[in-house]
Amino acid sequence: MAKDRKIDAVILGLLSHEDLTGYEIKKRIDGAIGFFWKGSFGNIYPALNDMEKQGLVEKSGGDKSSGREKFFYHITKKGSDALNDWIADEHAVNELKYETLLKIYFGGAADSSVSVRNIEVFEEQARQNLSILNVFKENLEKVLDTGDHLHYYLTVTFGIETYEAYLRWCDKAKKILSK
Amino acid sequence: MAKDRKIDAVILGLLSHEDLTGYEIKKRIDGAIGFFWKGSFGNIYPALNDMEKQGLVEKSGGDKSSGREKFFYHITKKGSDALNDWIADEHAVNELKYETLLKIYFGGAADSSVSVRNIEVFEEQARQNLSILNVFKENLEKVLDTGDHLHYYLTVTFGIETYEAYLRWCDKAKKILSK
DNA sequence: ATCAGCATGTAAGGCGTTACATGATTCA
DNA sequence: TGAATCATGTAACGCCTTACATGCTGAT
Repeated sequence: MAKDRKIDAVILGLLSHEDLTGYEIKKRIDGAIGFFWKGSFGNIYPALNDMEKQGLVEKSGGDKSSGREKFFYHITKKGSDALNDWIADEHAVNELKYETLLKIYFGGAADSSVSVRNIEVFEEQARQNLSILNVFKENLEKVLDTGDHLHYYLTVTFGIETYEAYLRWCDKAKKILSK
Repeated sequence: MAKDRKIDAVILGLLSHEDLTGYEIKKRIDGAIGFFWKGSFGNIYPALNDMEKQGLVEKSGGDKSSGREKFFYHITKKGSDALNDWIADEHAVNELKYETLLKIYFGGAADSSVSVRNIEVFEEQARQNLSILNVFKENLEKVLDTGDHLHYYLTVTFGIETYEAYLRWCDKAKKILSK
């Protein structure tokens, strides 16, 4: 795996369950992982290429049976080992970059209605994300005992817990600013 | 301001209160802003240079009175306008990238004690950040009525609310994994 | 003497986003 | 016919991190 390119670990993690195409990997990332990690085609395809050269994944012969030719990737023993090493490594980079908080922090220069508006936009996003995560949660609760669903469930509950905290803060912050 | 370089806005925001050197700007960012934004010298100095060329800030003659020569930056009318435009722009990029959640998500492959350990490391960080923020909060509560302290206070309470949510989640998640 | 803190800046390298290029199939 | 979805990939550009280079002052 490239030193700082965490997309490698994401791909390996997804491939540890099933063979996937680059396109499908993108879809998976946009799903339940989406609220704490992002990926793009310009990111994923080069990573798959590099990792194939390193022997972490194997590329299938092209499947032309429908639509454009597609290639499935399969994780190797070496890839699986690299994935496990990464999971077991305690060091993790957790980064929060919230432009909204920056706008609030420097919002003293403007009218407080501007900050209230910024909070409202943030609140609306949190509300939407929360409702998506609640659907995930309900579906996962039905199958918690099988496969890795328990782990997926934990990340979903993390999201729910934090978005609910955001909404509580939005409420309070708006009240304080409106005084 | 450069299109996607948000450090420009941070610098402008800080300079809107007082003239600062690049070194001091770094210090300010590492302080109360640190938990939702980062900056580095390799980031800040080039930004100051660009912004001077654009007329958003002015560079003072070097002050050699103590230690190495230093340069204070002052925000211009144009810089102040750019800052206000940015604050009033509803569009904001809020990005969360948590490698810990990635490790939890893919943790099904490993023993659950590995996930528990990952959570413990995360928990310890949250606890530390929370205690720092609580100190900020106490200090800010004494001066809430003056200057922009109210806005600083709001970002601090955001941090406290979310780190408390993290800790609650850590507790629950560890219990679920230990079953 | 030496280490920490103050202070400015550059350079290399890595990573990611966005847009672009290409092309097939399905459905309205 | 045109739009949407499936599908792969490249290229340009921008931004950030890290390491490096330099040098003063004050405390131990």
